[in-house]
Amino acid sequence: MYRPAIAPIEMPVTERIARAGETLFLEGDPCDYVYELREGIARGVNFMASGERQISAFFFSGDQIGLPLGDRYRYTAEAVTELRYVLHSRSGWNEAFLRNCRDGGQFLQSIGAEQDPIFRRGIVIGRHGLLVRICAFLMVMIDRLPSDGSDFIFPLTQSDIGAYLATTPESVCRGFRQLREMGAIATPKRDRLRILDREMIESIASGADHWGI
Amino acid sequence: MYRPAIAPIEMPVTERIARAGETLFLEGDPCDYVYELREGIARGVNFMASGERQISAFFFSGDQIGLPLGDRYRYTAEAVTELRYVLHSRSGWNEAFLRNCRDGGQFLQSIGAEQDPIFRRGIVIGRHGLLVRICAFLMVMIDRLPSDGSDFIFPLTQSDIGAYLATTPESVCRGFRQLREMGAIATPKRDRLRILDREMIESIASGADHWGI
DNA sequence: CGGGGTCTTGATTTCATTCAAAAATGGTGG
DNA sequence: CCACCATTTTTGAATGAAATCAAGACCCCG
Repeated sequence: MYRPAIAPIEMPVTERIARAGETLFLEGDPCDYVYELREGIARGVNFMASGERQISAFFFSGDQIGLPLGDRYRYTAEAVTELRYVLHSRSGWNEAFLRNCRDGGQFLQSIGAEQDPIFRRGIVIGRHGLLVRICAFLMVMIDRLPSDGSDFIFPLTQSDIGAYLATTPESVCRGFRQLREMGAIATPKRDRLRILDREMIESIASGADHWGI
Repeated sequence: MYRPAIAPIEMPVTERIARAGETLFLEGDPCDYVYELREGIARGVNFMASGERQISAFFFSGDQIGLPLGDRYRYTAEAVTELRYVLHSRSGWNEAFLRNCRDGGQFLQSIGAEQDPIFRRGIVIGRHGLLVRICAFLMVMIDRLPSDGSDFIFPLTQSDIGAYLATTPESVCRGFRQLREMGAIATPKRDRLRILDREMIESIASGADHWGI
């Protein structure tokens, strides 16, 4: 489990805002800037030649995305919710990274923090069975989602969840319904998620055939 | 597209050998060593609690795997074929990395080289349709596979391919048969692969409905 | 109070999985 | 070189799960 941005980068920066749906950067563009998310949720999107759309990761407050591991961005980044973020120029980020390297031993963690959700999504969609995938997805999300008292703030459309899970919105809907009927979750509002039985979700995600006991 | 190990790390090292099937390191173990592959193919494996097995990436000669982006390995690494490799201690690797950072601007590429195949696998298995996934897989592999004149050396079992593609060995077999019947590939021996019609494979991988034209 | 997008639901179809068994392959030792 | 073994590949038939197609309900926005 990776924690976001263990080593915050100190620079003179101005905070920016992106509206829901806005694009931060495009897959294939040169990595000129690193985006440090301060508030909100972003998605990494990849478009196939056929028009299929995949979401390769969701990113949260504290994450740094668009790190120059290659010279081009590997995904398009879009705001899911309104987003507060700051830009770091590639050269500025490199310098800060180097400074940071010399000081602590933790200097690679911020890279792991971007790569980890991508890795985990690969594992999630490699699982067999719709419910398993949905529950594995929930387990990945709920320790990053902001919470509103008893509920998580869950502003993802079922289309986005489908694009993340490599399934259809209809199937996502049916999966959520089943979890609701099993008493595992509740969705009091469209953008709220309440976890009623975390153990059941974990158990399903772990692939157990019989839930309970 | 990432090239492996743009910045080879110079250190006093002794080359080691792993036999096919041997384990290099285990998921969850502390990242004490970086493994630099000199020859052969390795696989990154993840086991689910239920016993499912996923292959999250294949790695090739020139790749550095097990980089300390976190403090634990995220996958188990196993030799697919006999493997020549060298070990770098974490601290030694860190030092070399830092030295390397100061010199060139390319210093993050070796990290990208490990992350990229993982990322690409996520995209591949997010595609819809067996043939599409198989062809996307082939496109990812064939620019890393060693070649033997006209054929690629392709020592992967269909079980491994299935574990990579999140499908079954039987389905992999049927997919390959179909590609053979379409004249896209040939498999003269168990561990050889000949690409007869690369464009057809690309076209299928791109998601085109009608192949040809 | 519309109206567009999202969510929900049902009926049907399609595709991959499963199960089972035979054939092929590669390796081993006699 | 050949017989034998273990493993992998191949194939078929039946099953099952999710996609698709098509409508209707709901929600939030202006």
